[in-house]
Amino acid sequence: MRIGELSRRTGVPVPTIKYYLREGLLPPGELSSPNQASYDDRHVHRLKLVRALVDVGELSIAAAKDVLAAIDSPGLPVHSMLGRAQRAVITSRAGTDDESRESARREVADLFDRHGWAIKEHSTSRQALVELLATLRSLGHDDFIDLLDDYAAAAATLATAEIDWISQDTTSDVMVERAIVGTVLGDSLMITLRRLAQEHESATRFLDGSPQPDRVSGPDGP
Amino acid sequence: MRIGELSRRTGVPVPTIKYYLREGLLPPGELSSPNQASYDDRHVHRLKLVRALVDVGELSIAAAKDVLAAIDSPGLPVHSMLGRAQRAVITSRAGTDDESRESARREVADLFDRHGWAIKEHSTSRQALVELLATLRSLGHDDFIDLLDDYAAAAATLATAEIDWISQDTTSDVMVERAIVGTVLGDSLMITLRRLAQEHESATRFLDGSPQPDRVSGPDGP
DNA sequence: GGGTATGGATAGGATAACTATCCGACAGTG
DNA sequence: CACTGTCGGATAGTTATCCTATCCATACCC
Repeated sequence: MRIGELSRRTGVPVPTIKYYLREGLLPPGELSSPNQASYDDRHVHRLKLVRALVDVGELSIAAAKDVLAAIDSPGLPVHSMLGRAQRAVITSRAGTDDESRESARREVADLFDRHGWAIKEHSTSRQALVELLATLRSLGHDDFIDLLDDYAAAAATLATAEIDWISQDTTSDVMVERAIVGTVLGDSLMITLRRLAQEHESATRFLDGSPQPDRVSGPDGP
Repeated sequence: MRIGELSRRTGVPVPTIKYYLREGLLPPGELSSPNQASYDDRHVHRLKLVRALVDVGELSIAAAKDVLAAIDSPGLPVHSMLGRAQRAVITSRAGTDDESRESARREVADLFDRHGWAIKEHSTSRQALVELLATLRSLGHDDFIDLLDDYAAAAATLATAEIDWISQDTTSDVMVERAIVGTVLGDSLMITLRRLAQEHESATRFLDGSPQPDRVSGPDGP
């Protein structure tokens, strides 16, 4: 198929496909003549994947390119794959002062001890967590940290289930794509469900027993 | 204090503070003369909050402005507050075709039944979830949906804990800020922990038993 | 063989989030 | 009270990201 049909089958405009080709998100089609290329079903799937990562997973084009590059390197072990997918998603930041960060660092270490997590000190996610706790503290919401163990326990359960899922199919290609999809879209899924659960819980808690004033709206009101 | 000290105390550059003032994220200081304003601790806190929402919570300036506006409207009930915080975070999208979306819609309805969630059909998050499942399906990863109940159960637990936390302090102002901080930073927290749990789980699963080839790296390797 | 589509290159546009510059007005120092 | 540095407010410029638009020589299709 040529670029027009690729566009029709995926809903992605032709100029955008060209852009993705330029950026290396999408491998070039097979050239039948110097200026005539043909694409196949793999391109269709890849393009859908790109849109999923970018639209649903909210990756930047550059980050998407990174993870996709991992898909293309054959035989990469799943653990490093996961890592690569993770690094693509993480946007590092640092904004708090050293004092609050120091105590946050200890809290994180304790948390990992309690849950038996062996995470390297320089892990990007670990630093992100430290920064997050320091931020909460500097805002005066240190007690949110009481919920930390609940969050961590939930995260552990999900991680186990997800890695089970990744391991279900032992084909390397499939595992790699699952690792990516699971990491990236799994984030979105978790967030969306958390929001829905909040919506339900807050409705039953704050609305059911005690009806609210007139023009009050719930999570999706005006 | 004047703008320079505000900047020093928060680490935010003066021009950026001016920008936030222009955009209405930060209320103007009190004018002592036509061109001399003074700021106080409330400005310091607000500015920290802005940076937390923008840097850690990854809200856009416009979205941050929205949630902050909610903080400023007095006496807003918590349920609507939560909703407002949520809408600021959600970036709506639509990309899948109608057929896969239709079956996704049913799956979502079933899920909500199983968990006893009463969520309105037009809820933004609900639509986001439908879109997400449809995307997974179109990528050929429908079986990821088997994990849905685990995710939902985890989300429910967390939502309960979080709304308990919000309700701990009955001062309206505090509840409102907690709803926002909990929603926005809670997202980041959950994602970060999920990643850490994955890192741990994948390390114990894929590395411990079977050492990998030489130059292989974990989630934070080169 | 003539209109339409294609591939590849290059340029242009939209938006977001700052950042820089200016200028006239203070403010603190001595 | 002069002087040096900072301030508030306005306006313009910058950078990055993610596309769109336009060209043009070729190729496909009827």
